[in-house]
Amino acid sequence: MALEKLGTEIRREQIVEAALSLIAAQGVRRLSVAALARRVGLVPSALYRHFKSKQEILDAAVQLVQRRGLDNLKEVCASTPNALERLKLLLMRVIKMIRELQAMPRIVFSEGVSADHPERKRQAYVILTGFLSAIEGIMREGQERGEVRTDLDAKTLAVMFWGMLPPVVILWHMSDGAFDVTRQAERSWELFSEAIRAR
Amino acid sequence: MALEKLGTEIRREQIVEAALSLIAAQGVRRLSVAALARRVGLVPSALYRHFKSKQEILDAAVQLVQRRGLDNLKEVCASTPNALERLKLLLMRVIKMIRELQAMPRIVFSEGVSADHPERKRQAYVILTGFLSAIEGIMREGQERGEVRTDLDAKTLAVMFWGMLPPVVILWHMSDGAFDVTRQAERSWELFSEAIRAR
Amino acid sequence: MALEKLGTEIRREQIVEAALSLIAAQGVRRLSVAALARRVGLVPSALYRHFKSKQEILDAAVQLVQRRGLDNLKEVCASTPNALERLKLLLMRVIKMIRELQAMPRIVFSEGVSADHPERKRQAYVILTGFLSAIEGIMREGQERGEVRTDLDAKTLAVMFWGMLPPVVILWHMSDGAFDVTRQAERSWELFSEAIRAR
Amino acid sequence: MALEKLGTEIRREQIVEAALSLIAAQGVRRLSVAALARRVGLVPSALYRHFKSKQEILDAAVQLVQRRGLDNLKEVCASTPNALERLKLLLMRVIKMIRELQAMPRIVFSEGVSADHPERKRQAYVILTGFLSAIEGIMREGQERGEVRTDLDAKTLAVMFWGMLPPVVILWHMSDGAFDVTRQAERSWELFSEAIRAR
DNA sequence: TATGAATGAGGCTTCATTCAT
DNA sequence: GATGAATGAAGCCTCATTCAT
Repeated sequence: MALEKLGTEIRREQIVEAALSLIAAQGVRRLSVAALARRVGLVPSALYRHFKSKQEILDAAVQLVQRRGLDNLKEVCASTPNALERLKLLLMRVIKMIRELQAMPRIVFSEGVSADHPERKRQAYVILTGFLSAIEGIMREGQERGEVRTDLDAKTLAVMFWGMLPPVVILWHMSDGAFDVTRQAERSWELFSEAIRAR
Repeated sequence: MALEKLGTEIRREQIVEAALSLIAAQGVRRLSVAALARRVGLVPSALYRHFKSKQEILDAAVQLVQRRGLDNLKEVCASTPNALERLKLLLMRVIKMIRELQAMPRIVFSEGVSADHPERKRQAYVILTGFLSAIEGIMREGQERGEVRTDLDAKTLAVMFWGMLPPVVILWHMSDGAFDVTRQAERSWELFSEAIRAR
Repeated sequence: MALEKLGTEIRREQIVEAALSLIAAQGVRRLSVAALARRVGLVPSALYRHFKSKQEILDAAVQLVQRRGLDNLKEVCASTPNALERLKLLLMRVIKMIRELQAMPRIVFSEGVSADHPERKRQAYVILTGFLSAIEGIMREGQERGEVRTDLDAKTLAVMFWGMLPPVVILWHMSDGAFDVTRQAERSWELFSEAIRAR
Repeated sequence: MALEKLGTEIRREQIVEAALSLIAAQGVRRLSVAALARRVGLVPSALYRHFKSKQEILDAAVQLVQRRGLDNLKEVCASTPNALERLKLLLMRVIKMIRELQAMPRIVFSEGVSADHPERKRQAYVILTGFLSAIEGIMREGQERGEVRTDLDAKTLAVMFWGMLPPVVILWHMSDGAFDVTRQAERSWELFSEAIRAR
């Protein structure tokens, strides 16, 4: 019994991983139940033993990305107390996670996740605001430590920091590697960090 | 039922407008020929009198957005010679055009447009780089006039300016208006303009 | 594109000719009203001024072939009184008319002509039996003149003579010229004429 | 509605049989996926579990007819060594198989099968020449045994024998049974066999 | 747990035909 | 007599999902 249940747990992970991988590679539209099943070595109908619907798989995928993102954040916070260093580290990690993160906008902008059920859209928004809150926390600490300007409120700064991520992801997506994303991110960071650093 | 018969030029415009509107509202995937036809008050097959295929409609939509974007840019450039003023104006116009612009990322991230034919992906990239070139021009002029810092190259500055747009669009999309996009854009602009202004 | 308005009689002929030509070249299925209209330099809807429907055009085409066939027959009969010579001449003419005749089986075997309306099928059958009757007449005369065996009835002989045509047409159609149809027809004729010649 | 679930092998056969039957009855053009599905008691999309496309079904149908034809030939050859007896048997079997054989010319003349892809036309030609070769073999054996005239080459004789089939099929098709096909075939055979028999 | 057949909704497209101009 | 827009029926196919085994 316990073994069976574990089996399901493992399958769920397998499936969600496969989903993220397929989405990153080919987009949500190409993520057919059939393709997904093929990827995990099952038959389409078998997926329905582990998930109620395709939508549920997408939800799980979104949550996985969220979890990874938060883990990432915690690790970064643990590695240094300095706000600017934390933020830079975070930004650079995005470059590495970009494949996975790419699934994120694709899901968000993809219909079938967001369009029909306002519920799902709200959920994505919740995730975003959660992320923003975390950044806001870092900003606030940075302000308290005197590392960050205090004439701009932490919330706004958080949004502006986050705002560096979408362009990076989009450029990476569109350019197929032709654009030097790392370099661009570093330049952006220079400008941004210089602008928010306390004087 | 019986609707007026309109010239094909008018119909084409109507259809493309409707397509953009539907994409902005529900995404590319939901843009079915049926929905599109319903929107313009025709029967699905009637669209094929004016376009050879659905893909051709999407192409036309992309081109329309591109054209609008460039027109916008020209108008802005015509209204003032000052680089920072031009850029601010441009940014603020985006807020107004947001409905239409929203169709843009959806098209870009949609696999129906880009995934199958790498050709289309490349096309979108060409459009983006065209836009970036224009901004770069503004930046360079600004540097020559002494309005913009010269220790950062115009190209990088252009990308950074463009980088303010995606977050704005995404926030607007995700928050359903809960987020005060205008205010956020203004704050972003303050920070950005301050950072790039020549001292 | 300044289109002359032509009398309906001329137009009807034009259209039917075009139909036969298109059918011979590409088959009935490809004979769309649009293609037909293009061929005669009109717009599809214009055809409906001259014919009530596509079906009517096909009917007219069938009748035209019939008429041509009968004309052919008359000419052949006029050229010589000898039965065997008449038949040989007729057979050889088929080789020349093959393009046009090819439209015949295509129409007969094509659905939309025969399948739905038993009426049309019957009509084709009437044409065939008309042709057979004519041949039967030739045979009978030949028998009376002592040129043809009399131990086989004229009707059967007629059918057998006609039976040489379909293979010729089919081979021509299928082989795209690889098969030496003329040679084959001559051999067939030798065997057949020898077999029916009075001794 | 809920019909039994059958193994895919059985279904494939069922479907192909149904296809042949529908083609014989109404022609290729009328062979819609919907009609086919209805005939086998399934929903249209269900067919796509067993065949990749409609074209694949047609291909299978062609192959089935071919296989049946060859089986027929083998059986006939096994039943007697005498060339003329073999040929007569073969001819008479055609009368029985006529329903199925009727699908054959319809497929051959149908543009849906042959016109678009010259490949298919060629394939049909290959089948025909294969059949002709087999007949040629019988003729040659007959000549060696002294049963068949040797002043006509086997190849030509084969084509002439095959040439008796199309008229039979056509007459049966057109006359809806009004024509006594069996009798006609017998007469044709008498004449033909008499003409080729060695003296 | 996994399979494989079957379903039903929906998607794009073609085409003969009608109708106002 | 001719045009061009619009229609409606029909056609092929995809896909998420269900269900019996």
